[in-house]
Formats: sequence, structure tokens, C-alpha cells
Amino acid sequence: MKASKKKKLEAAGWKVGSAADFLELSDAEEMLVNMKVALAKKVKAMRQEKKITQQRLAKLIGSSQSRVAKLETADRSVSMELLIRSLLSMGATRAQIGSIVGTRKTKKVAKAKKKKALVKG
Amino acid sequence: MKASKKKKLEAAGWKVGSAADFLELSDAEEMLVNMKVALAKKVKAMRQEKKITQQRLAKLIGSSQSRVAKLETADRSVSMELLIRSLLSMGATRAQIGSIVGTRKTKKVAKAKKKKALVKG
DNA sequence: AAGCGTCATGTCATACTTGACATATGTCGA
DNA sequence: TCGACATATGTCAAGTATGACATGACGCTT
Repeated sequence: MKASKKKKLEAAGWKVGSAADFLELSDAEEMLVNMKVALAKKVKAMRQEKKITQQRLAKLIGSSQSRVAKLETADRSVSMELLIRSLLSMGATRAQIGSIVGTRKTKKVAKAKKKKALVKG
Repeated sequence: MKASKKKKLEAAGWKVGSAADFLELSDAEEMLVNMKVALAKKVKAMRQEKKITQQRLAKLIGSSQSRVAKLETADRSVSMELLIRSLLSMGATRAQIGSIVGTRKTKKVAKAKKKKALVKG
């Protein structure tokens, strides 16, 4: 499914508002959310590593405890921008952040189920 | 650095190493800008690779030609979010994006200047 | 030169994001 | 239980990003 969409993308003649177009955007949206969740986890991990409270991190990045809480839970009201800014403020390197962004978390259980489903039908 | 941020720094008491903390935030800001520029270049590169116009890319990501132009020039009004969303919509993988985010472009000239400045001041 | 295609820049109403605050939930020790 | 501390959730005014539009700039083709 993904491959066919990609083919269409590369091909000429996109019609406005086609089904493929829609699906492609949905995929992008999902990936974006996954990235945010991964970054959010890193924020929490780094903060706990430093043994500081959300309140304290909030001061460090010029924000408030409540927003830090939202950051760490990847609330829909937080932007990529703020997530990355926070990580950088805690001393994360671009390499670290890039690694998080670029690494797709493999879900063992889901993977197994998918495999099984393929075999079965 | 933005005025609002500076104001915030001056406000709420920065007891622990004020200067260092200030620099830390400046650094984060600079890194963020560098990331955006790198992503912007990738947007342009991918679009040209696909041989499509800004107008066409705009339709693809549900935006307008003018915003795509701003995207590619890393205008201050474009967010990380939109940059990444655009790349994903063009079929970029998380790995590709992560690589861009994580790779610091080495600027020989700027580096030399910085070194010199440190020696002087 | 005039028309066309492509990209850049400025502006604006609208939609979204943010810090701040209040409040809720959870945890732990006295 | 109580109180304190840490974290989560809801709300909102103010700030920021967004798509759309107009227009400018530049190169090509005719």
C-alpha cells in the first residue's frame, strides 16, 4: 500500500484531492505523532536523569509546570518546536535528537500479530 | 534571541549561573534555527528531485505556494512542525529526517571567527 | 516587448500554541 | 488522617503560525 502510494507520488499528474493524496497525509500525520511521543519520552527521561522536578525544568526553559507535564505526555497542544527546544535546553545534542526522530520504535507484539495475520490469510 | 525570551530571563530569578543559563538558551535557539535551515534545504532538494513546482507541492501538503516559498527559505514564520510535515508528505522517511536533524553542518569560516573572538575577548 | 511560468515577499483574518493559573490526582512520611 | 510535594488536567488571554491572496522579481519563449 505504501509502495503504490509512493509510486503515484513520483509519477506525474496528481489530481487535486485524490484518495492517495489523502492517505499519504494521514500517514504523515501518524508519523508526526509518533515522533512527538518519542521526543516526549526523551524529555521525561532526561529530566528524571537530572533528578529535577517539572517545576524546575519549567524555570529552565522559561515555562510552567503544567506545560512541562503536557510536554511529557505529548499532549496535542504541544508543538514539535517546544519539544526540541526543551531537549536542547537540557543539553541534548542534535545527534541525540536526530536519533530519536529517525528511529522508529519497533513494537514486537504488533509485529508478531501482523506476521501471523499474513500467514493465516 | 527574541525579546520576550530575554524579558522572561530577566524576570523570574535566575539564581544559578545566570550567564551560563542565558548562553545555554541562546545556543538552543541557534541550534533550532540551524535545524530549520537544514530541513528547509531538504524540502527544496526533494521537491526539485521530484521535479514539481512549489504550487504543486503546496497542493500536496494542503498549503499555498507562498508558504512553500517561505518554507524553503526557512522564513521565521515557519515551524519545525510544518517543515517535517512537508518532508513526510513528500515521502521522506523518519530515518532521513532524523539524519538531517542530527547532522551538524560544519561551517569552517564561522568556526574560525568564533575561536578568534574567544581569544580576543 | 509582451506574455508566461516560477519563486519570493508582504499582509491579513483565522486557527493554533503558549505560559499562567486553578484545581485534581497520586505518593509518601509523620 | 493530615500536609507536603510532584504530576496531571482544564481553561484562557496573549502571542504565534497558517493559508490565502496580491504583488514583485526573474528568466524564457515568442
